[in-house]
Amino acid sequence: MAREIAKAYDPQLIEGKWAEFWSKGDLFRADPAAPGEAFCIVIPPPNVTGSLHIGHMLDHTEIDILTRWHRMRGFNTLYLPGTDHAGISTQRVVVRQLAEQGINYRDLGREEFEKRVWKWKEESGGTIQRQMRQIGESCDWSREKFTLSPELSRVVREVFVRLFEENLIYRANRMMNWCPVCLTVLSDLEVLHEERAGSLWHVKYPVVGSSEFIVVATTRPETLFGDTAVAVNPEDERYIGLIGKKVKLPLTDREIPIIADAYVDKDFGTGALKITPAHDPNDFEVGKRHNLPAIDVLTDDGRMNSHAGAYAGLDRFAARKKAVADLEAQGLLEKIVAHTHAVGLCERSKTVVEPRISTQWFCAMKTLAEPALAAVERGEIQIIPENRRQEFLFWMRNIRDWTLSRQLWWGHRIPAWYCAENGHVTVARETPDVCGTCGSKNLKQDPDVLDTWFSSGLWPFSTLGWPDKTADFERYYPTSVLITGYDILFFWVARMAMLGIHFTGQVPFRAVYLHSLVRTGSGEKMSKSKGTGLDPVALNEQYGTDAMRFCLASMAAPGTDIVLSEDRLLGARSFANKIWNAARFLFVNLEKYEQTGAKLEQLAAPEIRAAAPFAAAGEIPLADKWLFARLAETIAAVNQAFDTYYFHEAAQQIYQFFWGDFCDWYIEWVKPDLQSANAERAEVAWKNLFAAFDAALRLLHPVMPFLTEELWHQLPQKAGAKSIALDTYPVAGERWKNRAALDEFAFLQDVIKSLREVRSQMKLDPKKKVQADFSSADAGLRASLAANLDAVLRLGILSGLNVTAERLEQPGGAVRSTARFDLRIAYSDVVDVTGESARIKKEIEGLAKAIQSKEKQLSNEVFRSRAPEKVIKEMEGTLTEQRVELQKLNDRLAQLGG
RNA sequence: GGGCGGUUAGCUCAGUUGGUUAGAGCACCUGCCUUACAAGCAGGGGGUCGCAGGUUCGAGCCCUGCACUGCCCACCA
Repeated sequence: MAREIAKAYDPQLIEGKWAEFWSKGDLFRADPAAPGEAFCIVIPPPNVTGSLHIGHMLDHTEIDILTRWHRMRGFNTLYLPGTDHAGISTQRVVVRQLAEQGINYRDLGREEFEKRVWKWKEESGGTIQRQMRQIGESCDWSREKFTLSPELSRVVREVFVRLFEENLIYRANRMMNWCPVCLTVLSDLEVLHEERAGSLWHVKYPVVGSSEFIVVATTRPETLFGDTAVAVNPEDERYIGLIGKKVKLPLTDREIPIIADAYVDKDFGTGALKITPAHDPNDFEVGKRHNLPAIDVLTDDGRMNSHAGAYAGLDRFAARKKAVADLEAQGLLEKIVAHTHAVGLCERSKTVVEPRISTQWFCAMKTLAEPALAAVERGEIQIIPENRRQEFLFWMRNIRDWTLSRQLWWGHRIPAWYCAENGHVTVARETPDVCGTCGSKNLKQDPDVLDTWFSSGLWPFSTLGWPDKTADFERYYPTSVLITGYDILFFWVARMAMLGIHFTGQVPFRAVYLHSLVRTGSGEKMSKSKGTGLDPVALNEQYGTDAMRFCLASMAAPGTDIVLSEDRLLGARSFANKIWNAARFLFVNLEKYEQTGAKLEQLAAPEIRAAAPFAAAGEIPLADKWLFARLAETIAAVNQAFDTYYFHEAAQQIYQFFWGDFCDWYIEWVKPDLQSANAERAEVAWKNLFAAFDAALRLLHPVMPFLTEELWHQLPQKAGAKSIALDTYPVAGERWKNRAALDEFAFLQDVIKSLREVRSQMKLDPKKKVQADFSSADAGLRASLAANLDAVLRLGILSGLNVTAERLEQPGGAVRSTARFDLRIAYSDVVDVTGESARIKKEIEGLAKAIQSKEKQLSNEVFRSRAPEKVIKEMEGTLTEQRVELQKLNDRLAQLGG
């Protein structure tokens, strides 16, 4: 095997290489016949607006991390990537593109329009999938093609018809939210509310047959053309005499009645309310009670229609200005009061939505919600984190009926047909020949399509072949986990839960992990349409995908949102670079070692790595014992972290191990051994080093797939081994665990750090080796130091170390003491008595405080009786040590004359 | 108007059942281009954990109130 390890870490090069490899697609393609535990994951797809969105980068990073982790631990994982909800986005893009060419999409005709949308979907879908591979996404996308396929349409119709037959789907005339840009109704969930500063216009309506006026307050004066009454509270004494009279509607010739309705709040505005049943939900209700006509004054695209007389054709906001001006000119505008109120905005277009009356299809939700609610309450569906669970429960308990129909041209057509003669409705799985009621052959299908979330809500079982009993369905349903952002908890997660349980009798997934959203610095949700998004592809190119993934993972603490920062990305990139350079060290040094006739195969073959750690002269070197013990600790912590979706904790653990332990201590420690004249020692050092490095790569692989893949291929692997992703995850075996080695190594680190600290404080020339004395009553420590003298001398930059049990005489030099040992660097130039005294005083201060608080607690009988034994014992142990340290510090201070 | 979260070092954030002197990265200061790595190495300074009470032997963590901030939900003109 030709070893090639570039001089510098280059993410572009590595990522390009392996993205292509993974795109061949056989790494994670689930095979139901394969051994291993089934583990099924559902994720949302990238937004089909042309490129990858940062939010999806997070979705896919987390899911890809888990998938690789599962796969390496022997689970047979199946992704179900994608939902159907990209439909509206797709349509919106095409509508916009057409508009730029001056074409109204509705003029194209339905068929032509659908063709264009399909074309775009295929093009952008390809782009997205290519981008997903570039970011390390390794899943099988074949099921994503299911979106809007005839197979899915079949399932959608099946579900619709069944719900209709169960009387859960119905058609009704209601006040709806209408988006004048998207030209469709919206469900309540698709309307965002935003506080806006507006005005409350007080308009004088002349009372017919008198010179009086009744003043109404309104935020939307342009709707007065649709007024069919003025309402007052029946108990409002100001207006009691006016009830039943008529007013002349300004700007028109119409006269409308003054009615009494308890809905009117006497204390708001003027206490008189204009009633516009066609354009306000409350007015609609009032109108029904009083049999008032509803006059729609708007066109579909938000302009005034013929009911607005001279205003016809004006945009609604222009009409508002004109109405105000005209009223003012006629002396009918009493005053204008500043008023902030919530306006409803279309989630997609951000246009102010208009309440309008129309006939739509609805789904009754109570029946569907109850079992889903119960499943979450009983824990059959686990929602993480906990506060999202509460949100889910609250929403489900207060659920409202779901508006299913949309006046769009893209999506699954509603399987309902109307006969021309009587308007009978026929709902059917297949296109019917005759009306189910009157037998008419003159049928027309409902032009509307279903909310995309309707088909998305079927995803976990529709993709597995339902309603047929397929092998996939048997094996993978219910799925194991759904990972997505909490912003679609209600849109998607709740609907999947309800529909899944209703149609399969089982929960669609056992766990839902809701991750944070990536926000901008100012707290906004990152969004392409708002222009606040970061482009993950560009960031990947800039910092490297591995760095990006590591950064996202390390920031993905559950419960709080993520603000991506340049600092963190740079830190992650540095980490990638660090790993690369550690690998470079191994291979560059190996070349030297190979001159002795050694072969990589004999040092790092898989079966050799599996048998590590090795012993030299009958004993495993301390540093090696320590490293494998640390590795075992880290593996356990990382597994635990992934298991509970603590991605940030896993990232942190790996970072600490790789950089702090492996690079800073272990490699530095064993450097001389690697070229040792002692052949056995050198060989063992190499074997252990490669074994540890290999395990560390596998440990890291889920988070940084490209880098680890590249480096893994530099090591000897079994014949035919394709990818590190198909290797095993390291196991924290008993052989590696070693408490004693951890403690002993920590002691040596303590000594070395003390030496370095003293040197630094004394401002010694870094190359100047000095003599030091070590004193401890503990024979074990002295023995350990003697056994590891070479490393301590080298890393502490000493010319010699005198180890003794005697108490140190304290003439010159600098001293560092712990409870267990004293260290002195003999160096005549130490003169900074003031500085040294100050440092010691400060340390004494801190230590005294700590001792005091412990003494106080330990002398408290209540504490002794109530605190756990372990806490007391540990505290006593530390107290003893700290007292010794304090004594030593005081002695030292006295000696310095402080 | 309801609900949820945040407030910890100069900055960005960890801190998982309350338990010894609260951590990381970046930034900063000091010294080093020590042939894996200056995207680095060694050392260092820096926080009364938003404010005020309370519970507890013990609180960054639990309770109450307040302030600031963000998000979600909500048909009051």
